[in-house]
Amino acid sequence: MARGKVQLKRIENPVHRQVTFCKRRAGLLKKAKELSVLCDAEVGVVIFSSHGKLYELTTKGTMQGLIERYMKSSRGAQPDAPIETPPLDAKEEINMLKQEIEILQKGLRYMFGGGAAGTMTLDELVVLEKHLEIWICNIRSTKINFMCQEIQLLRNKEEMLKAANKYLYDKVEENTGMADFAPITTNFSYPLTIQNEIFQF
Amino acid sequence: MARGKVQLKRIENPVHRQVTFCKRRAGLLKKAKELSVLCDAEVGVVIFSSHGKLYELTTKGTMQGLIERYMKSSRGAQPDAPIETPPLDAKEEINMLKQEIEILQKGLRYMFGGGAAGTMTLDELVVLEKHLEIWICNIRSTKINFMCQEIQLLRNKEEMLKAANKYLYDKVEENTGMADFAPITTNFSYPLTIQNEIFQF
DNA sequence: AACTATTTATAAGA
DNA sequence: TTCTTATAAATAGTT
Repeated sequence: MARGKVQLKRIENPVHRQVTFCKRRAGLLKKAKELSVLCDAEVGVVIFSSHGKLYELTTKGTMQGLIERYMKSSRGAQPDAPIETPPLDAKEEINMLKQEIEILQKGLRYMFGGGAAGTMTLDELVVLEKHLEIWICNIRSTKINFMCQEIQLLRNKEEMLKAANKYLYDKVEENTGMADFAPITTNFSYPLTIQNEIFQF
Repeated sequence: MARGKVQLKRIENPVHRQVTFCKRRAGLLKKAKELSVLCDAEVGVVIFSSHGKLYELTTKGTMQGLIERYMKSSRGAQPDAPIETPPLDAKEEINMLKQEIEILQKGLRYMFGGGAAGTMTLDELVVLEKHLEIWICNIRSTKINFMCQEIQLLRNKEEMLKAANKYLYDKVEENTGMADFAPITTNFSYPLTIQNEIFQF
């Protein structure tokens, strides 16, 4: 809004983006406070930076309270939030689930009993094993998602560090004419630990 | 911000206040959108007017999703309320077991929720996965025992049948002098189905 | 972090 | 409500 009109699209330069984020975040929160005071409104703002850091503001009470008020208010206004509506269409499915739960419960006893008691039949064990395999698959999939997020975070950090490095390098070169070191431009490998974690899947 | 500096306090004239509320509300939401686009942030704004009317904005996904993300993100920051203090010596072990059970319970919810809710942390998932792997190992071990018993049983039967066969053969030969068939003496393969079960381990 | 040149938001008036 | 306009605020680019 000054010294040049701004295009309404993601700022690509990460340093630039970070600076703008700080300024505009402060601006937004200030505006929210002003609106609340001037117009006697209750305002809540939640901001997650691109790196996942949380910034928040509530002008009256706590965020928790605001969320509760929001839930009540929006539930009435909106047609219907599909929160917990178990469709009692198929009794069969319910029975199947109950059976599955029974097997899992048996399995829990089995596990915490150290597999000592031979309370489960072979068929039950086969079913339980299938369940657990699916379960592990799901867990690994979720783990992969976590890892991907972590990797994205690290890559963003790398990008920022490179940009900062380049900036500093240019600064030094321009001020001293000396260039007895080079800015980092090559991609580097990610830490072995993370790679290993990935390869465990 | 124009034609007169504004005092940061509640506007008493209700008409004036309402007009300002409309304008500034629009301004705040616009700013929130801009921040999100320019800086690649996730922003949510909730506004309750003084009359209780709700206005909201989320720049990515739904408010519901944002609230969930907020809960997760802020839960880590908030201190947890200490619940119980049983003065026992083996307290640690009990707590560890409780923690394990909690993770398994969470895991059960996770499984039957189709892994939909991201209610588990990475650490918890890792612990749960370990548990399940051990569990599966135990199940497979028990399955192997079942199989071994089955195999032993079949081998015993085979032996008995062979012996019976031999007995009958001798009987026939001795009584009739006829020997137009021979007793079975070679080992035969076990049914493919059982072998497959074994090779699944 | 500060500094401005500009853009943007908006208070008051119509 | 909406438009206009003078002016206050916010902020992009720079130091």
